Parts: sequence; structure tokens; C-alpha cells
Amino acid sequence: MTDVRRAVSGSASQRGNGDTARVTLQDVADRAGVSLTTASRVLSDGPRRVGRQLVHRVNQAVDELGYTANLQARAVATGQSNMVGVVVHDISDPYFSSIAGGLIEVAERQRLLVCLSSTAAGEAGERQYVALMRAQRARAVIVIGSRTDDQARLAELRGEIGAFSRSGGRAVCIGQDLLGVDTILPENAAGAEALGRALAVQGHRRFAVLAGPRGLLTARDRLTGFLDGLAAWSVSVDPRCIVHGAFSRDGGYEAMSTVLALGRPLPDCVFAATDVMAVGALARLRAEGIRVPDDVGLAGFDDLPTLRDVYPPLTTVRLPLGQMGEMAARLVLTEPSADRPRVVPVPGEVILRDSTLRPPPAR
Amino acid sequence: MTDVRRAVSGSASQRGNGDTARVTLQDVADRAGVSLTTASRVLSDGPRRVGRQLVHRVNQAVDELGYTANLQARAVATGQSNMVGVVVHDISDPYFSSIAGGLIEVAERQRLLVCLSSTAAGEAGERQYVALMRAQRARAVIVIGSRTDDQARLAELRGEIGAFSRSGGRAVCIGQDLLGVDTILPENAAGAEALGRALAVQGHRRFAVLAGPRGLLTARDRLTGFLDGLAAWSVSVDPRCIVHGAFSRDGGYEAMSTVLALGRPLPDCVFAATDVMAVGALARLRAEGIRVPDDVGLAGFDDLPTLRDVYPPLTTVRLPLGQMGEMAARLVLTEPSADRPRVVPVPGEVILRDSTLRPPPAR
DNA sequence: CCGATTTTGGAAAGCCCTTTCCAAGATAAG
DNA sequence: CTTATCTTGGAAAGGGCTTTCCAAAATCGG
Repeated sequence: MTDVRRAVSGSASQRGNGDTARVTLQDVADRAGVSLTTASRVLSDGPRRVGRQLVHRVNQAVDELGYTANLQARAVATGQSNMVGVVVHDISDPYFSSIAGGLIEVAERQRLLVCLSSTAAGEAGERQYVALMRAQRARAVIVIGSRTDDQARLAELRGEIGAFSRSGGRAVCIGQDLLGVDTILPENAAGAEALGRALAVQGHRRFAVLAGPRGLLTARDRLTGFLDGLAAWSVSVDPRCIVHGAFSRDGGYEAMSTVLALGRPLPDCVFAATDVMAVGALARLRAEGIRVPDDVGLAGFDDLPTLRDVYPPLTTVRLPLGQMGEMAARLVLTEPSADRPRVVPVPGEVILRDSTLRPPPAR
Repeated sequence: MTDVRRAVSGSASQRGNGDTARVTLQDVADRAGVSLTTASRVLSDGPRRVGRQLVHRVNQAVDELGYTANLQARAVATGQSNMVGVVVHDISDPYFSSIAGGLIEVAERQRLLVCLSSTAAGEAGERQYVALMRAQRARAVIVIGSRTDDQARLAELRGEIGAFSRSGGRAVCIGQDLLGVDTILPENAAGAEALGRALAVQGHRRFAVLAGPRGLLTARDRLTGFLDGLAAWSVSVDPRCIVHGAFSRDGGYEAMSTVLALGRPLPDCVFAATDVMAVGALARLRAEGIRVPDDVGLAGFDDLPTLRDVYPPLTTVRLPLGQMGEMAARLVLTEPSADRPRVVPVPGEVILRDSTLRPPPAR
């Protein structure tokens, strides 16, 4: 009966050069005149050695047939996969693509297969993807991006990640340390606080904040951190000048509009929770003929490489995005510590540039 | 003997809530008191129906055990996978991440598993990845990015893609139509030509071109297209003013430096082969105190969303990046035409903005 | 109430590999 | 020339799922 199978497969591969489909290891073994076992040993070169003769014959058969091992089958047989799932909110957002870049570079060097999901924010989509990764028996999953304040969803996501871990997968997070797994933790609050202080030192006093979406913890961390930083200099912010909006160019544009609608006088300085928002705000200000930094200062957060050349150069808080991705990849590759998840804090570095330069005390 | 297996698996899952690992369909079947077959039928709900009773019992068992089907095993059994591989040159480059964004959005909606490789350009890396996808028995592979003039590598890549196709996978390309597969073809030459004409119409006469890497066909297409467009107005470009450089911010910066080193007079207008290069060039010009567009005009190509707000707004050629990704994804999902590969040309739209505004004829 | 259909459940063969476990040949030691 | 020790190749039992093929049970018309 096995013969039947051989015959079938064999004939399939003998359809000639027109059809490389479905060449199996058995075909290779037949062609080389060795047993399936031997062929397997040659290809997955384990500890057992096979005689030179046969090795050569097998390799030759492989070439002639254009055989490629079926990695899925191998994964099933060995119970190991080398797939790692990566979840980001939006891959076309430079924040995430920068992180993904570093991540993928390291992962590929380690011969990991990176699968990417770009699930418009929300723990629901993330949960689904983690579930998918569990079904794929992925080796690891890396969840990137801010958590929200939706406790129920968070619990679900944690549950799914728990199941994933229990089934033998590694989980790593880049963002708030809320998932109970190894985490690369950007210090949003501390970075924003430092920025707040720095701006206060520069002499700014009246601030507006374009704060990102309500409920998004990264937005919240940056806002409260910023306010704390200002508070250290006894500067407070008019609540009406704290405007929420999407973490996007348009979000920044609109939030800036809202601030402008508050009327004069303009704030001394506007803090946008991300560089991307800052760029939107900048566009809005320009449309109004308001000069930066002469009429109003503007600061962002992230220091996206793509936006380092906007004019005027943006004051911001630098996050080593690419490196954070690399770190996450490495975390996946090293053994988890037995007791508790590792948390790697990543400090942000305040970078003062022209966009917040105080106008000369002329007036 | 089957009993042995059952017993083993069973005990595994009975390790209790501490270990969800390795719950197999057999475990579910046992727990529900049905046969493996029935359990399978319930879960993969094919055409055959199972009685309400048993369906319920099985689902209950699934929940209790926290079972998730092993998709790898399923793929092996059915011979079908829903993985699609995507190869880009650099995912952190907004050009690629924009395309990937559109692509992933459509693909995920179709429940495809997207695997991404960010192989610093070069057909070699691409070939490897296509080979990997063949080994994974991926459903499709999408190769994104410019081809080079390296004939040997190209042939190898074609060969690999051929093998992939023959083994039943679909292949799609975004870039030059050189792979013999369905292709989304950005009309680089035509777009650049139109841009050249438009700039000539605006009155620019002395040009410099920051042309991207030698050997990269997209760079070449854009250059020759641009020159053709100028030629239509009998404008020619001093060969020394055609400078090659990487498709990157720094590449643009350096290329611009080279142009500046040529000494005065400055060209009327500089064409950078990509927006990203244009931004680098802009930074270089600014560093020199040269104003755009007053002292020199500057145009890019791509119209990257991320860079729409640079100042001054860049004249460029818009490519619907996101849509191109979507189209590629859809091409993967539709049946290939039997006779010859489909080629979908994507025209670029010239967008004139301030960066190439001719200074008033004041002088 | 009986033969003819239609459900519905299960045994077993496959999918394509890997990995014991065994046995036969080759080599070393005595 | 034995006996003990490696090498080296193969049969067969998995790994976790799908699916064909059968048979038992349930439904139906007359």
C-alpha cells in the first residue's frame, strides 16, 4: 500500500519540469534509492551522520526534483515553529514602522519568520491576533503599542496571552507594563515631565496640549507627565487648553484648530503628544499665518527620523524606536527569567530644537 | 495502541488549569465522548452536518479545555495555507510602509496571515525569502520594490518565483514588470516625464537631478523619464548635475552636497528621485542658507503622506501607495488569468506645490 | 410494517515529516 | 579468529489534523 503512495507521488514529480508541485521527501528517497529515514537525516542534518555516498545521492535527487521541505509538516512533527507574530496599531505610521524595522532586522538574522498584523488599535484586534498565533503554534508574539483604559478588553487580552504562554509561546510587549509579560517600557511620563521642565526653563508659561485620544494610556502618561513637569515650576495649564485628538497628522491639525478657536492670546507653547500630531499642528498654524516659534512654540514627542527635517526643527523627546524593536526581538530570543517578567525601561531624551525657541525679549 | 495515545494526551490536559499546552483534538473528542472524526467535523464545519447534541458537547469540551486547532497540522492535512509573504526593501521607509499598510488591511480582512520580510534591497534576499515561502507552502508571495539591472540575480529570482508558482502559489509584484507575474506597475518614467514637462513649463531651465542608486531601475526610469520630459521642451541637463545616491534622506543630503560643490550658479531646480531624498536635499540647502524655492526649486517623487507638510510644500508626483498595496492584495485573491500575467499600470499624478514656484521675474 | 432513503457517527487511511528502536555491516580489541 | 564496539541504513510509530468510505440509525412513503 505504501507502494501505491510512492507510485502516485512519483508519477506526480515525473510530470517533468512542468510541475514541481508536491514533491515529497519520499520522492527524493525513491530517486536516490534510499529509505525515507535516510533522506530525512540528510536534510535535517541532525546528530546522526549518513555516509558520504548516500548524502551525495540524496542531495542530487533533491536538486533534480527541485525539492523543498514542507516546513509546516516539519513544524508539526517537531512541535517547534520559528514564527513570531508582531502586532502593531498601524504599520504605515512611522512610529510603528520604525520599531518594526529594528525588530524585523534582528528577527530575520535569527531566521525567524515574522508575521505582522496591523490591527487598527484596540485590544480586541490584538486579542484575536494572539489567538491566531496560538493556533499557529507561533514561537512568540510581540504586542506593540499603547494600552487603553478599557479594563475588560485588557483582561481578555491578558487571558489570551496567558493561554499563549501556557501553550509554550513567549510573549513580549512594547508599551505599558500591563500585560504581565516581558516588556520594553518607554518612559512616556518621565520623558514628558523632563520636556515640561525644559520648556518651563526656557521661559514658556502659557501652554496648550494636544493630548492624543482619550483612554489611550500613552496619551495619558505623556499628558500627566508633562503637567507634572510644568508643576515643578509652578506652571499650570488651563483645562480648556488640553485638547484630545487622534495620534495622527489630522488629529493634530484639528486639535490645533480647537486651541486656536479659544481665541487670543495664543499660548506661548503647544505640546503635541506625538511628532506626527505636531506636524499637523504646524500645518494648521501655518495656514493661519502664525509663525513657529516666533508667535508660538511647538514641541512633539518621539523624534521620528522621518520628521527630523521638518521646518522649523521640532523640539521633542527622542525614543530609540528602532532599538526598542531590536530589544524586543532579543527578549524573545533569550530565556525568560523564571520568577517575574522582565521590564526594560527606555528613557526618552529631551531634544530642544528651534521650534520652541523663545523669541528674543524684544517687544 | 490508540488507547495509549489517548491516555497520554488525556493526562497531559489533565495536568489541570496550569497547563493548557498540547490539548489535541483527540482530547476534545474524548472529553465530549465522540469520535475524533466527529470532533473534527464540528470544528472545521464542512458540508457534513453533525447532530445538535454532539455539536454542543464538542463545543463545550473545547471551551473547557481551552482547545485551539493546530493550524499547522491543518495546513499539512489539507495542503492549503493562508499565509502570504510580503517582501519589501525596508519597512521603516515610509514608501514601503504605506504600501504595506494598504496591503495588510485588505489581506487581513480576507483572513490571510501576512508575513513580512524587510530585506535590504537586492534580489538575493528576495530570492531567499521566496524560497522560504515555498517551503512554508504559502498561498502567495508579493514582491515589492524596484528591480535592479543585475541580470543574473534577476534570473535567479525569476527561477525561484517560477518554482513557487509551479508548486501552486500565487506571485504578485509591485514594481517593474520583469518577473513574469501579475504586476502593479507604477509608471515612474511617465510620471517623471510629466513632471519634467511641468517644470519646464514653469520656466525652469537649468536642472540638477538627485537620481537614486545606480543600477536600481526605478531610479533609472525616473531619471530617463524626467530627461525625456525636459527634452520635449528642448531642455537638457548637464551630466555633471546628475548625481546618484541612496534612496534615503542622507542619500539626498549627500547628493545635494555634490551638486552644490559644482559651484555657482545654482541650478534653477533640483529633481530628487524620491520625496525622502528631496527632504534630505532640503536640509542640505537650508544648511547652506539657500532658500527654496526663491534660490532654487526642488521637486520630489512619491508624495509620501508623512511628508506632505514639509515646508515649503514639495512639488512631486503622487503615487497612490496605499491603494497599490490594496490592488496587489486583491490580485492575490482573484484567479490569475490563464494566458499571461496581468499588468496594472498605476499612473503618477504631478502635484505642483510651492517648492518649485518660480521667483517673481523681479530680479 | 417493510424496503428505500437520508442522516449521523466512526475506523482508518492520508498529509509530510521526524525520531525512536533495531539490526546488519564494519571496525577495533584480545 | 572471536567478541565487543561503532557506524550506518531502514521499518515503523508518532505529530495533529482532514477526509474517504462504511455501517448503523433514523426517516419516509405506501
